[in-house]
Order: sequence, then C-alpha cells, then structure tokens
Amino acid sequence: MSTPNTPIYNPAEIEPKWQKKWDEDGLNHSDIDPAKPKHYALTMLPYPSGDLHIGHWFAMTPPDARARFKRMQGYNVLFPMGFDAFGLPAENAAIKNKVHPKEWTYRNIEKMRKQFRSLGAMFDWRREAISADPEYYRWTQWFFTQLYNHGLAYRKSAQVDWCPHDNTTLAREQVWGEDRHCERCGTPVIKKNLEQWFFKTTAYAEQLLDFSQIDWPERVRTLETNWIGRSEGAAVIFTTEKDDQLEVFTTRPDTLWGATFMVLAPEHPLVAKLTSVEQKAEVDAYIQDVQRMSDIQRESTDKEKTGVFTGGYAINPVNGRQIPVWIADYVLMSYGTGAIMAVPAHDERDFAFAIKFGLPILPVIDRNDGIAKSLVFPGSVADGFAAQLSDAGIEYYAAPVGDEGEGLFVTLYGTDQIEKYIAMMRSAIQPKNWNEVVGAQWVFIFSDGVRELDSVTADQEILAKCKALYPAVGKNRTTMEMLNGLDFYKDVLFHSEYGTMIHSGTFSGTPGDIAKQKVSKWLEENNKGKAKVNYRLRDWLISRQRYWGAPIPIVYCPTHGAVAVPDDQLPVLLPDDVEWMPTGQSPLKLHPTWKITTCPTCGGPAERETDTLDTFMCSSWYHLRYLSPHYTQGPFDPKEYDYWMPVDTYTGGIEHATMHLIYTRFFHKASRDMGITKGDEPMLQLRNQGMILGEDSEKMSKSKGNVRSPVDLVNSYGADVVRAYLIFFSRWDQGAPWSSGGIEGVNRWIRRVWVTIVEPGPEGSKDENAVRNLRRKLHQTLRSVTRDFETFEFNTIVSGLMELLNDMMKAKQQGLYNSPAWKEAVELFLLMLAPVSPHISEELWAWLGKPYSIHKQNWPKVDEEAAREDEITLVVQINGKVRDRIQLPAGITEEDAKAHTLASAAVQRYLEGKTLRQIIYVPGKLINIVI
RNA sequence: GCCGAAGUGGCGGAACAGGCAGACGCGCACGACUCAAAAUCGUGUACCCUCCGGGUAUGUGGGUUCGAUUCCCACCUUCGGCACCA
Repeated sequence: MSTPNTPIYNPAEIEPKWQKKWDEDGLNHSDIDPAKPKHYALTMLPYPSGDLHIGHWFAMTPPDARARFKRMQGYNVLFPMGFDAFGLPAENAAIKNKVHPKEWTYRNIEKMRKQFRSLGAMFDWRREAISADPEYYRWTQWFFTQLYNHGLAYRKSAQVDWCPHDNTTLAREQVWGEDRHCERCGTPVIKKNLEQWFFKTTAYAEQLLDFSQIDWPERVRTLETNWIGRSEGAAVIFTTEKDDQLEVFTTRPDTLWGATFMVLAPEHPLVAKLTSVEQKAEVDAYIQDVQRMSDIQRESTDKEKTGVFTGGYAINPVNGRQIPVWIADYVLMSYGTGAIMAVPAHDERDFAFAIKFGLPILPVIDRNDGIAKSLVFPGSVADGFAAQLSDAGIEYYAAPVGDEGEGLFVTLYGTDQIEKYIAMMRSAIQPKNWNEVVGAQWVFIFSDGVRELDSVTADQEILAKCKALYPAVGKNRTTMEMLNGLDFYKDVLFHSEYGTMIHSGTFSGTPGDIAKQKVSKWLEENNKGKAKVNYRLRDWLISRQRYWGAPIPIVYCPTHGAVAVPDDQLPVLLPDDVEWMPTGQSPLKLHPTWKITTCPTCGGPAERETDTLDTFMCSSWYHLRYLSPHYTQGPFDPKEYDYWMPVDTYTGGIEHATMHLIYTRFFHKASRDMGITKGDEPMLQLRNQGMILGEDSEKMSKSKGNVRSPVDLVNSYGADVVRAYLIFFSRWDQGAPWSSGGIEGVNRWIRRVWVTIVEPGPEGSKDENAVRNLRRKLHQTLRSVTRDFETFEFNTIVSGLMELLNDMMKAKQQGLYNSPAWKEAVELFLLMLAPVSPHISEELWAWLGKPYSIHKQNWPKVDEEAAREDEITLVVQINGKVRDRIQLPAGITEEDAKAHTLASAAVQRYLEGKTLRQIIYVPGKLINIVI
C-alpha cells in the first residue's frame, strides 16, 4: 500500500529522464585511458531493415548487461554500435517503392538508433560507423586495393552462382541448402560464366583451421572446420597418349594400383583433345546435356551416375597401365583438378559408376581379417561370369547363392589364380549385360582357403566369422541379405583405409598405416606427383552486379588493363542520379557517364568497374572503424587500435559461422601480413545467442502475424522489464518461443522490487538469526551473479536476484527494515540489478540519496564470512537413497557427524537387524550408509 | 550418407568438481481482500500406491560407482550444418 510519501513506479517517466541525463553527461563515452584495463565488447552490427525486432533486442541486451558489469568491475569498456548499411533490401525497396536506397537506408538508421536508445543500451554513439558513408567505404575500397596490390585479389572468368531473383552473383557461402538457394531471397541459384573478382581466402585455409589462440564455441569451430574441409592426399600426374600431363588429386594414393579408369569433369580443358573421332558426337551430346541441367539436378546424390567414354586413355604412372578416360558430371571442375583416378574397388562412387558401365573392379587393399580378401560386382550375370573365368583358365570353386540360382559364390585359391583373374579383368572383355543387372547378388572371392559349398546358407563357419567381424551386418539380416547387401560390401571395401596393400607391385605387403606416406614419397622421388592437401574452401567471390554497395575501385585501361584506383582518388563515389530499369540490371552499368574515366597510370580514356563489393567485405573490418569512425589518415587511428584491439568478447548469431566469421578472420590475417593489423586473431572470445520464436514456436514473421514489437513492449512495460525478461526467460545460447505470460511475471517482479525498497515496513527487530540469514543470502547471490555474468549464463542472474528479493521481503516482514543489514542488502541488490535494468536501479539509487551514478560504482566484493553457511543440512542416505536430513553446525568433524547420524531415529529404524558395511562421508553435504 | 549439438514436470528452465532432481518464473488449483471483477497477497502443484509411510522418475537399454541428469558404451528422437569434395 502506498502512502502519500512513497513514489509510484512509472517507467514511462523515469526511463526517458535518465536516458537524457546519461546522454548529456556522456556517461557511456569510452575513451582511451591507459590507467585502466580495457575491454572491447562487440556485438554484430544490424542491417538497417526498418525496425528493431525482438531478435535484435535479445541479441543485444545480455551483452549490454555484461558490458555494464565489466565496466563496474573497473574495466574501460568499449561497446560500440553501427549499421551494415549497404545491401540488397535497400535496392529492392527502391525498385518497389521508388525511394532512393540511400534515403530508405538512412531513414531506417535514424529510426533504429532511436529504438536502441529506448532500450537503454550503453552504446557510445560517438563511435557509430555506417558502412554506406563515403568516409567508411573509402577505406573498404582502400582495403580492396591493398589486397589487390598484394596479389590477394584477382579477377577470373568462372562458373559462379547467380541468383535470378536478385540479379547478382553470390559467394558460395551465400548459397544454402539442398536446393542451392539464395541466402537472402530463397530463390534457387543458377550457374553463370562470368568475369568476377575473388579474394584468395584459400591461401589462408590452413591458418583459419587453427583455433588455438581463441575461445570460440565448439559448434562454430566444427562448422568452420567442415566448411574449410581439409583433405590430405596426393597429387598424381598421369599422362595422356598425346603426352599431356593430367593431374589428379586423391586421398588414397595407396589405391593407385587399383585405378581401372579415369574420370574428368565435363568442363575439363583436356576433354576436347582426349576425345577420339568415334566418340566425339557422344561426348559433345553429353556435355550439352550437363550444361542444360540445373545444379540441383546435377549435384543430387541419389541421381544415377551418368557419363561417356572419351575414347582416350591415360597412363598410370605407378605401373604404366593404360586406363580409359571417361567424363562424368559427378566429378566437379571446382574441386581438386577436376579429374580423378577411379578405384571402383575402394570408392563407392567409382564402384557405382563401374557397375553401371561394366568397368573392371580391382581390389588392392586387404582387410587383413582372414575373411573377405576381395569381392566383386554382381551377377544375375553369374553364368556369363563363370564362363569367362573358365575361358581365362582360372580354377575356381563356386556355389549357387539362394535356392533359385540368384547368384554365384566364387572362391579363388592362391595368388596365382588371383593374378590370372586380375589379368582377365584388365582385358577389355566384359560381359555385355552387366549394366542390365537389377538385383544385387554379389560374387565373393576369398583367398584364404578352399571350400566347396553346397549353398552359402550352409556355410556356418563363414557366417559365424562374418557375424563376429561385422555385428551390424549379422543382426536382423538373413544370410542372403548379408551376402548380397551393399552394406556388407561397403564395410569390407570402402572402409578399408588401414588394410595392407596387395596386387601393387613392389608395394604389396605395405601395412595400411604407412601406405599413403610411402606411396606419396615414392611419387615425389620419381617426379610423378607429391603429397598434397586440398580444401573444400573456395576463394571468396566479392563482385556483385548491384548498385547499393561500395564500387570496386578498379579502372580498365585498354593499354594497362585492370588498374587499382590510387589512394588519393578514393573513395570512388556512388552516383546518386541513377534509374532502375525493370531488366534488373545494375543501374551503375546503365548510368550514362559514371563509368567513363581516365586511366590512373597513363591518363588515357578508360572505364570503371561497374560491379560493387559484397557487403560482407564492409562488415569484415567494422570493428576497426568503430575505433575512430572519422579518422582520415587510414582505416583506423593506430593509437586507438593499440589500446583497444583485439576484441575481447564478440557476440552474435551462429548463422554467420561460415560467412562473416570466416571472412573477418581472413581479413585480419591478410591485413596482418600486409602490415595493417597486429596479432593473429581479431576476436578472442565468441559467444552465440539463440533465436526467439513466436508464441506459436514458429520463426517470427510478418506473414505469420506472430511478431512482437519491442517498441510496443517498452510502451506497456518499460525497458527495464523488457530487458530483465529477455535476460531471464531462456538460456541465451538457445533461445525459446516468446511468452506473453512470462513477461507479466517479470513485470510483477520489477514492481515488487520497487515496492519492497520504497515502502516502509516494521522496524527495530533484533533477531540476529534473521540478519545472519539475510546477509548470507545476499553474499551468496553476489557470488553466483558475478560468476554468471562472467560465463554468459544470464538467466540465472535474474532468477538469483528473484530469490534474493524473496528473502528480502521475508526479512522486511521480520522487522529488519532500515537496519544496517537491510540497507546493505538494498544497496548490493541495486548494484547487481544495475546492468540488467539500468533505469530503475539508477532511480532507486538516487532515491536512497546515493551519489550519481549507480553505473559508475564499483562492483561489490563478496563478504566470504557472511556468505559462509554456519549450519549444514546433512543428507543421510542409506544404500544411496535419501532417508533423512539432519541440521548440524558447519564445522563439524567427520566423527561427530557420523555419531549424530547413527543416533537419529530414522537411521536406527533402517539399521535394525542389518550389518553396517561402509559409511561414506562427504564433508558438509552427505553421508551414505551401506548396509 | 557424413559432421555437430541437444533430449529434465503442462511450459521456459535450475542443479557450476559424481552427492537432496525440478531452484526461479509461467501456467493451473484453492484461499484472502472485493458487492463483483481486475490488481495484489497467501497456500499448493513430477508421477504412482495401501497417502502413516513407501515406490518410480532427468529419451531408451546396459556399464562404472557406496552413489549417475552429470562419466563410459550402444540405440532412439529432435534440431543445425555439409552433401557425388575424389
């Protein structure tokens, strides 16, 4: 009940009041102060899309609270904010609403800035950076010319991903999902051949895999590691009949002797030269087919293998064997060399291809397990195969598989027979009907013994051995399935990495663990290849065929080619007077005069590059621009850099793991090598927030009508309540669906905080126990809140404060109001609340008559004496089950504790008639009696 | 298919060296206040039983241990990423 003297909580009044005062006083300014340790807290900058949504607030509020906590701990904290202001949505809005992108963008920035202020965040707006400002993109362009001059930016014609909706190319990182869609608009991309600019991110692949100097979440490190996709293997040089060198990359140089054919990507430059006259028509037709196919069709894994023989042959450098060269779309021009040696016996894809086209399969790795030395392809072709074996003079033992002759089980005994078999496979004769095989009956070849089998099912010994070796195969499968199943085959052959080499000339018998190195070494010594590491990571495509971005600072001169615009002519300004044509073409290209310029080298007539830079380039260095957003002598003031960098904590969404976070580390490392930045890493610690969903557990979207506007929430509850709720309602790293009931609970709590502190209560109690209890809870809470701020466990900060307030309310009822312990509790409570809900804590701090500002106060220290428990609740277990709880003094000795326990009535009851075996005592916590 | 993360009440979640499972909040039920409602305050709230008391519970099944949400193994489910990468 309010008395006339107690103020009423009115966030609508106090929040703007304090925001204004903090602004006027420059409370949130961060300036270099060598006397203090620095803390650079960075949070990913938003794109100015229109309004701040609840996701922005969820992303920013806990880091803001943590930055405030760090400041109270005595750090000089830099917590800046800015806008990633170039990008497609502005341009789409321009086309749709006939507003200039610049106007649209800056209007949104104005709006969002205001919304940020109502959140009560501690951003130092003097350090705001906007990537679309010429004073910003001048230096984005400068970075480009630096990279260009150091050979890290280059231009090439390549098949690139093109979004037909947004009319621009995309980096590989911006193409998502199974259907290869545009990260922004969801349209499936198509391939185009275009001259584009790239950054050599691949040159840093190895360094990007090294996370030893940074504390980043495992999840992000894994995503990046997979994305970079390091493969160790060897480059092997085959030669063609026409003496061209044909390099392949393989991770399995130990299987070189098993290469029975070669496959090139249809786009491979040697295809035309290799193709024989007879095969030309077929090859051309296939290449046309492939080009017509979309990426999705082509790269679908379940698609049946297609390909054609070129008519050409390549020579295997390890044994001089001629193998046929095929082309197939499962080999990608963009990885490795666009050519592979095919080892169907030990590679699943090659196997499928060989089966389909009747190419030989030659096992060269032994499993060393005494069962399946080698095993080969199908047959509903059993008869033909058997006849072939006989024709080749091979001795074999055969048994039919199944009751109705579904297949043939073949055993070869001894190396001589196997060699003959291999020779047969090498010869070009193959059963004509192999590619008509439908069923999957496998023919097994064993070399460890002779057996005549009546039927496979009868051979219990083999079955038992198989079961022991491959328990997964034996389970729930009939013998037929087991012998026929591809699983079994895969297990035996494709996972034979560490098997001994066989049928490999002088290398036969090489143990699996050293096979790869040994072959690689031999290749290198004989100039036929070398050990090589390959990465899935591609160079970063940075050209965008759009207007609203930083122009690529390049001029094309007929005599000097691509010339970087000199530093003193930067920025290359975007022209404002542009028109949008319905063709979707970049207005820069259509601008009548803008691209006409002179060559910086010779002064002759030249043309500007009309593509703009990927906006991810702007955001790769924004953390540096914050340091000195108006600096004109360089991208940043070195004095500021030396003080603030590197970023201590970086927060943002996980969706940037394979885009921005890779780019910005690349940028930093490349800049370091160009002498611009220092150290190996830009951001030491990274933490990711989860996502807030709508109340229906769906992603918030306007079309679903489940969007919560933070502005409305602030209007109804005040920023302090919204902040506390965002911190409290879920684990920050996970996110959760929004709950309109949940925020009511926090609203009640904030109001209770106000009332508990502001309204008087009964005074004068001398209850020492009550004082002790209050102080203990207070300092225990301080300890846990401090720890939780450090470790980003935000939700338990608020729940801890809730528990403390509950105890304070109890203490107030007990008559502690206005006592020294009460005053201490109120003071520390407000200090702990200050980072979470900065306005109400400032208001109550002032109401208490304390010096302005609460945010400049030091974070309190835990009084360990007060936090100490002086009584413990000893949990008494009997055989691990809780049977009793005993209150005992905290310092009690083990002996006394045991004596007390055994004396308790509850324990006595259980002990009756039982033998006591053992007593386990955990000091201060628990006693377990084993009987 | 490969890589990774996560499974705890009706819900969000807590349990921070292997030691009381379910803190805190939402929701719900009952009560106080009120003519009434809202607000506020109080009490209760995992499940089962024979309700004194006992039993079962942290995705499932095993294991280690005096003792497991926590460690180990296998499996199931969900989510995220990659996907013919040689």
